[in-house]
Amino acid sequence: MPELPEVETMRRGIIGVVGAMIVGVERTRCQLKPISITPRADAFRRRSVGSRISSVDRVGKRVVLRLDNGNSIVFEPRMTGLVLIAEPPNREHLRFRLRLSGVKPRQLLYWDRRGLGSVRLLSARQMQEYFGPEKLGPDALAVAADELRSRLCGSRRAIKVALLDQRVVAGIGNLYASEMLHAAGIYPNKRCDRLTRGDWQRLHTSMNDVLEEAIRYEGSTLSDGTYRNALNDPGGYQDCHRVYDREGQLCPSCGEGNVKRIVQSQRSTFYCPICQKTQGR
DNA sequence: CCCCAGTCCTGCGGGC
DNA sequence: TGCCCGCAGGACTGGG
Repeated sequence: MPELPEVETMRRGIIGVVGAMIVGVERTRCQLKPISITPRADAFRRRSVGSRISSVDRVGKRVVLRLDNGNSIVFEPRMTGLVLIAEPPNREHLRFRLRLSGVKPRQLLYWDRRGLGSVRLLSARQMQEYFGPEKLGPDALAVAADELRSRLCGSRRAIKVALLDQRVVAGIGNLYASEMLHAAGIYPNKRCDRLTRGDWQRLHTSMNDVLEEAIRYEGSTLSDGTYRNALNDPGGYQDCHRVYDREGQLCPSCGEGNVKRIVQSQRSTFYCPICQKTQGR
């Protein structure tokens, strides 16, 4: 579930680790199937212990610690991963720990209930490979309106499906795709090549507005309660959702339509049939 | 180019 | 009441 706003909230929550020296790397004991942590423990330690964290960045939906030895540690939370400096929600899903010195937080934790996420230590060259322009488009908060349009206006894909493609734009996931299309008044199944100039303009504006507001609220904690910030506190944006997971409810924008759910490339999409007309599909 | 189905994984909630 | 199954979807892969 963590998308751009949640991952950005994680990043901000752990900014206090900048300047820390890594003094220990531990894969925590866990009864569950182990998550992907690469490279193996000995190489991970050799290439990180004794180094300092020079910055904490977000790349799409990943949290990246840049080390002063040129390597980076990349946390990829996927569905249920959390990057924490406070106590985790529980012990049994705690997967990984960095022990730190020289800063207030003494440790950085990776917790993951479903374990689909990963922790990787990558060289500068590997970073370029993993996050090169063929793998990852411009960040959803940095892309210009013209570029968004030019990247997609020739595509026959549905706009909602295209927004989930990280090669087009990085950071948008299933939840915020529905929300920003609703805010822009665009039918999610509308083909990219049928969007008007006005559609692209409104989509760009809504993309920024929705993501910025969600960051202000520190992300969305859905009913399963999984998502937490770095201090293990829930986000608040779920109360602002207008369509996501609100099937059958009255649309809060127009007060007329009932939120509909459809499936696009095996994912749920929510929209308001009044605010998001199918015309021009 | 794009689509689709399958894979990973755990916990939950619906249905019987 | 208890158990089973389906579902949640981010990133990736292989086949069409």
